[in-house]
Amino acid sequence: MPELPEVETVRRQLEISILHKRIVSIEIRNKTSLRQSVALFTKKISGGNFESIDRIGKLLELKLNNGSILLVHLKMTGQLLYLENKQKLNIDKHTHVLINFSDSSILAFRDIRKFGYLSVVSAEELRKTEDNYGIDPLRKNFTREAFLQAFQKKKKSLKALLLDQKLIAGIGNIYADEICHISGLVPDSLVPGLSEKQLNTLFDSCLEIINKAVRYKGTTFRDYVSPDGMKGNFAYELKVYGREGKNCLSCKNGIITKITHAGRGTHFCGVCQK
DNA sequence: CTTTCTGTTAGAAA
DNA sequence: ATTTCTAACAGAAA
Repeated sequence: MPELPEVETVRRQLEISILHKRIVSIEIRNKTSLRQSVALFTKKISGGNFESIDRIGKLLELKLNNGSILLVHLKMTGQLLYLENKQKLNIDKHTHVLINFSDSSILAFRDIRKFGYLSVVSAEELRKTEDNYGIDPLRKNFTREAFLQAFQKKKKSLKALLLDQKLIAGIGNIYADEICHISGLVPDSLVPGLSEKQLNTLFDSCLEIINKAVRYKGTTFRDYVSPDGMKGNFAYELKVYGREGKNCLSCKNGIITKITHAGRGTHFCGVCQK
C-alpha cells in the first residue's frame, strides 16, 4: 500500500516520537513478519535506542545506537503505529510486533496481509541493500541527468519503468498513474518512442506529484494510516487512480479508462494523454 | 456461495 | 540478460 509519500510521512512522525527512547522489551506475535529468528532479532535491538531514521524508496531504515539498523518494509498493508500506553486497546490480531519503550510508549507493526517485514542488518548489509535501489526523488542524486540516464536503452513501457525500483525508488501504482496523467502520456507508451521533451516533462511530473503527495501526508485509499492513526489527504487530489468511468478532471472531455498493464490496474484519460 | 481485486516485490518462468 | 508472471496473504467488493 504505502509508496514513497506515505513511507516518508511515517518516517517524519517516528522521528519526533520514538528517537532516543530505550527499548525495554519486544513482543513477537507473528514470527513470519521477521526476516530472522525471534532470538536473534530480539538480541540485536534489546536495550538499544533509535538514533535516526532514514528511508530509501519505500524502505524505512531505523538506525540504532549499537550500529545495527532496523529495516521495515510495509509492502501492501503494513503499518507502523506509535501507541501511548493507554492505546493498548488498539492491538488486534493483525498486530505482529511490539517494541516497548521505557516510557511505556510502543512502536507497533501491524500488517493485515503479512507481506511486510522487519529485519535487523549491519551497516554493510544496508549498503548492499541500497545498491538494489535506484534514485530516490527526495534525495540529492535525483537529478534530471540521472533520470534521463536511468531511462536510456530501456525497452519497457513508461509505467513499467516508473514502477521499477532499481531505476527510480519509491514510485508505486497510484503515483505512477498520476505522474503519467499530468505528463499527458499514456502509461503503456514505449519509452524508446518518447521525445527528449516528453522525458523532461516526466522528470518534472515525478517531482511535482511526489512533493505534493508528501505535503498532503500521502494517500489513503484503503488501509494506510500514519503512526498517529491519521489518513493521508492526497486521495482527494487523485486525478485518475480509482476514477475509472468518471470524467477527466483535467480536460473535462474524456472518461477515465482502466486497463491492466504491467500486471497492474492502470488508469488514464484517452483524450488528454497521448 | 464463488470469483476478482488490491497500494509490493522476490523469485520463477519465459 | 531482460522482461513478464506468479505467489505470498487477508479481506472487501462484485
